[in-house]
Amino acid sequence: MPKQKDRITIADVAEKANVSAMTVSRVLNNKGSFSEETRQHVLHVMRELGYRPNRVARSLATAKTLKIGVVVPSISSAYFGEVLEGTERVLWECGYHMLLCNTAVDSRREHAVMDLFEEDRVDGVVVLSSHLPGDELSSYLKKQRAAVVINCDVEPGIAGHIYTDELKSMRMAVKHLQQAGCKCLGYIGLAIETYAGRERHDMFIRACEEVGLSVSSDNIVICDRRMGGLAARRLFKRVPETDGLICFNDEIAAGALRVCFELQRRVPEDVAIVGFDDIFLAELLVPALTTLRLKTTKQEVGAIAARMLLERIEGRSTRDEVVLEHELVVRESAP
Amino acid sequence: MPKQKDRITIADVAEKANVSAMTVSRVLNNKGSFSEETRQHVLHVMRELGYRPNRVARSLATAKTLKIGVVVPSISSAYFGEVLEGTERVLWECGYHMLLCNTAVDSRREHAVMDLFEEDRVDGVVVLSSHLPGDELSSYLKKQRAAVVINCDVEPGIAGHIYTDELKSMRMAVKHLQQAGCKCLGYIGLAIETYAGRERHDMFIRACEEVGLSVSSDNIVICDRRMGGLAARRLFKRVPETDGLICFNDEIAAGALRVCFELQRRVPEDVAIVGFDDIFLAELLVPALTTLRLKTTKQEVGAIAARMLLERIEGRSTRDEVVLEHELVVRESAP
DNA sequence: CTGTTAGCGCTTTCAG
DNA sequence: CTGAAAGCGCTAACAG
Repeated sequence: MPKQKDRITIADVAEKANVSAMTVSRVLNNKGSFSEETRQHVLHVMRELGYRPNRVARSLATAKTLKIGVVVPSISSAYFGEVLEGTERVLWECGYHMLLCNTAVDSRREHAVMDLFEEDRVDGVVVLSSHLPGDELSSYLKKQRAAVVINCDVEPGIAGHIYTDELKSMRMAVKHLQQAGCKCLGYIGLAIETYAGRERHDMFIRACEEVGLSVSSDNIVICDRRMGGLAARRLFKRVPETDGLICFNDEIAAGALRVCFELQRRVPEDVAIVGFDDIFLAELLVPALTTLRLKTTKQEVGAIAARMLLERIEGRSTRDEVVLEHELVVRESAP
Repeated sequence: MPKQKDRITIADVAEKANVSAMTVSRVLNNKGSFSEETRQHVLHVMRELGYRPNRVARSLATAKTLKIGVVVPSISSAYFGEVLEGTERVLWECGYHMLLCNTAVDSRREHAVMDLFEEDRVDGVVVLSSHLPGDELSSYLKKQRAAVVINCDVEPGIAGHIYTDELKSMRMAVKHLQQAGCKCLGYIGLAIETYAGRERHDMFIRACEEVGLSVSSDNIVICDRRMGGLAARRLFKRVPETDGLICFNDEIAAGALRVCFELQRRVPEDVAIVGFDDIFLAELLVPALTTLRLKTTKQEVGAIAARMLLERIEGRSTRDEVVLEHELVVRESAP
């Protein structure tokens, strides 16, 4: 391995500027006191030498890394991608960097990531839609200086907690479809190891029962994130009379929409479809997708998570919990 | 700020295990020699104490951080999201972590990111679709131990270089539309500060001229990444006879598709549309989108970048350049 | 096979 | 306002 490119150190700057390392450090951090004259001089020498402080050394000395670990099941999901952008922006503005790990929906990988974040001495972690059971996730979070989770099961009090009220959302979807005249609803879900996966599944059943629509396991099919189309086919085969479909997210809904087109089931006349998330492409589909959208933008959700985390790191945490609500965006697929 | 959670150090383990710190270090890294007996004992004590090595300290001592800086214009883009997943996976498998920064298409931010990566002493950087001029980007990359860029302008020899042959791709698109009977082509592009943005723009003009289709600035419109629909409207207003449309990417194409629906221009009968990237949703659109897809999957592109970078870090770089080719995926929007 | 010494580059603390 | 000394937790290099 090639030698690390030799970099200028504080000592180099100190020598050339004829001051002590401490003076350089003080100027660098604008902390402590020094004359304006030395300040100018030191800054000048720094620029001249092209000095870049070594954050690794600083981290070791201060026990702060200014790094935040972020775990996500899938970077390429339209939903997570937006949330991550919001998180990254706020962290950046506050001088923090994001160490991003993709679990690829693999809980062993998630275990390993949580361990590594400990070794990296990150100042805090943000976890999106964990696939770990609540107690296991919690035991990792306890070891961190600060943590915020979005749509995860965790023991109370150990992390900032942002989550969606899935019962309320699902009721909106089910009632909307019922009012549109649907008699037989179907649900296409994702793996149920996550909070949202489990909640949407369970709340679909509950919401249907509440309004007197009969459901059984026949009306429900679980699929991988890009297999919405196949799942819809299976569902229509099993329950041909399905006339309303709720999908875990808009990607799955898009697959279902396409399959309806292929099977010549008209949307919304024969089947009405509702998705979740209102991803960018949802309104561009034909028919445009009716969907449950968070009242807070996805980017803002990520930003809130970042702010909560930074508050917790600095010990001035105000809120411990933020409940997110969906609103129904009525478009052509389920008017 | 709350005190750093007190963590076990190698010294603690050494003391409890009645050996020197070096012995613990050797066992930890499985490097150097030690008896099986001490190994067992040390490992046992480590587990007992819940010891986690401090990577910050290790980085300072070894001058290796096992961190890679990755810069991307927009995490939430369907294309970049997939590439990033590939990069992250390979880095992870090789023991590296990804420090991810989103420039939000802001070149000042990109400057700042490149500076910060230097201070973080990352072992290498991957840059996706930089918005910086070639010479500026190059001067940053020179300071890094290793670098790989995807679709960026850089001076030769200073970074691994992965890029697409845009002339070839654009020729395929233009010829395909011409053969389908289109007489008046339009192009909807993205900001031209990036390699692909500029190339697709220029090569569209060139490819049209080659096959004898007349183009002028009227046939071309530039827009923001989520404004494809608006751009299409403007184009149709300006050049109503447009009967073939090439879009910088599939998100833009989806917007154009939707606008055609709203304007009652039939696709492909009245207007044929071709996109780029073959994002997951492209084939789910109605009509399904004809698009230029990389022969290498997006995830694999990211993985190749990661592998190239690791090779360069370890000084055994084989390839300096990888040229990516598109293939035309013919679907309903331009059969 | 194991221990000792001396840093890595910075900051904290205490003196002046 | 400035400097000297010590140490963050680990490992390279040398001894034994």
